[in-house]
Amino acid sequence: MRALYIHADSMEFESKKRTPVAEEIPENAHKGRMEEVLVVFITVEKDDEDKIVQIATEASADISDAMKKVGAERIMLYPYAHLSNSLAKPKASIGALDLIQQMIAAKGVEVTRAPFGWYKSFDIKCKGHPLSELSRDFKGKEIAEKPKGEDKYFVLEEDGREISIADFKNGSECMMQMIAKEALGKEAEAVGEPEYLRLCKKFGMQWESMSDVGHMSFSPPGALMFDLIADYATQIVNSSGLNVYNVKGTNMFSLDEPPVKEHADLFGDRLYTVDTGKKTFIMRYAACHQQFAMIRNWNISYKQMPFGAFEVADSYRLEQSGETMLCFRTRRLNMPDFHVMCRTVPEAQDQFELLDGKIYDEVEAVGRDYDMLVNFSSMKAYEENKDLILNICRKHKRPALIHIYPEGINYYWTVNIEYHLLDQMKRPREIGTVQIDVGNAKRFGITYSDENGEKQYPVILHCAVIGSIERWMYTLLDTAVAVERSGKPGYLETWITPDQVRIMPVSESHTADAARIMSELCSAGIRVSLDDTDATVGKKVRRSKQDWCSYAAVIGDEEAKSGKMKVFVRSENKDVEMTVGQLVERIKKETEGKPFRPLYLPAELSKRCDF
RNA sequence: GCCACUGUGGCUCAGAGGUAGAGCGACUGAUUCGUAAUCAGUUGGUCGGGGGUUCGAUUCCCUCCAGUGGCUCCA
Repeated sequence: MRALYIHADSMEFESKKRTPVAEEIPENAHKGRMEEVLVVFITVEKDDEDKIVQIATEASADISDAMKKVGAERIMLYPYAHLSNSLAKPKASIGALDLIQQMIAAKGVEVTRAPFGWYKSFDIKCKGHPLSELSRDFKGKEIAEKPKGEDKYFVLEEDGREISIADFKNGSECMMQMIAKEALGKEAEAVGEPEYLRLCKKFGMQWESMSDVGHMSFSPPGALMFDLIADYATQIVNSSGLNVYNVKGTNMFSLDEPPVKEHADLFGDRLYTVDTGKKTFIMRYAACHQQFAMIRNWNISYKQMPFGAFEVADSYRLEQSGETMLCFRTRRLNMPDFHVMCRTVPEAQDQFELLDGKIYDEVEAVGRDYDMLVNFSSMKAYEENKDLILNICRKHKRPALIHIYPEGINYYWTVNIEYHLLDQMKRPREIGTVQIDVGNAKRFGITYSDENGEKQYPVILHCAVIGSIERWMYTLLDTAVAVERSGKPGYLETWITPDQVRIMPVSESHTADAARIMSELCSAGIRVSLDDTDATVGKKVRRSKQDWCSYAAVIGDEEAKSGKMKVFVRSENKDVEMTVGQLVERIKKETEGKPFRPLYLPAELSKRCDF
């Protein structure tokens, strides 16, 4: 519902002519006049229809509040269709207006309402002080659906025992924190400003202040790292052994499409919408819509299954403003979203286990570890998938925290695992996830032909092996913070470090040598930067360390003569003597199998803007 | 969205009811240098936005915005 408040010396109206939606009113209600009045122009919108009471409550409270604030003495509600292009049905609108009037009157405030659905003339004298004109947009808090039962939490041990939360002791720190937070609702201890934010700044990842809350922008080093992670995410999936269909989609889908609308209703109230005036679109919150919209038109045989579809999808979730967290919770995120079409539930369970393995492989490869929060949409789903989860627990030699949702709510998934790591603030953070979806194939009309030529709905796995690009960045930065805390200089793996090698000529006379070495490294597919500023060697070294270059070498007479360089190796925090060839070999070896992209900014530091 | 704290040049921060201060950066000049800051000069700020109190507000009050933490939430 939209509203425009005007604090007026006087307001006078007269209804002239009926519109098709005019309400019947007594003769004496056609004219009205008030003085020292807060006039409230109101448009009730389509979205308000199913939450009239909440909207009216919210609006009447705000209107009364505004009246007090500006010092008005009475209120006039004035139906006004022109504040929105998505109008509620007349009946609903009149209902809302009447309700607001009653609620305000109940507070002992003088309030009138102009007739609805009439062409009216009016004469208003606005006071013109700063608060005399205000606009409002009331959304109406959704009334939370009363769960029919309780959330159940317990720990499932590898041997199949179910341990109550109270009796579970000696779990990993991550597990205990997860239990405290998820199951017991304990408040986390306050921490100061997290250290990874310093690294975000260093590599040029920040909130974009000219956009909405929760949108990030990436300066060249950050943009490079971002793209490398996206490349990597693509690579993981495409080397999973499954047949993968890489696709690209759009990010908005029409609510006029029943599957989109249905899926959106299940997702809840965090939808970002775009209104073009003609249609309302939801911004996708994952790659599901696009991939399902595409796959429903595919002719699929059981012989081609299972197979996966993949996209690094820009996704949108309207998180509350206070919930956003740089690189972790954003309103725009980039999800390497993988869906696997399976013939049957058992096949889906097999694939589920394989993906679970991938998820653990990746986190272990960066030296970190997950604990599992396993959600089930019902007790039945738990019973059907308990063996699957037990296998997974045994494989990882750890228990899992089980969460069973209240019965009777329609979820499209039956089981999902959230993989949490414990970050440097001692908070469990969900990174990877995998889930079994038994609802969307039917909803979107995705089918395959089975052995008998009959159409069947596939079971769909949803999986984000490394979470989102942003969250994986978070994981890498958090890991670097852990290294710093151990007393060593923080570093990133070479493949993702923006400046893999920094060459620092001692003076201008060494420019030619530096250029030769640079081109040798460049042609080997290594990112090299050159500190060609006229700073002193000390200054250049300092800068290379601040930039977290994986390798940094000073080039002077000695190097030119001997052909050997003393290279500072950041990950070891010491100088190592080597030739250019040995440096190339070393870097090639440690970046083997990882994506590569060239520098996103000039190699010469003298040409780099300060950003 | 709620509660608390914070918001001063590009960056890090100091300051105080009387019209802003340092270091770094940038720019200019000198220096051509051997492993975490070469020297000198110059530039640069509506003290987050709006309103109020006051002779006077960046400083006090209100409000809005943004950031951080916690809560709620996170299909």
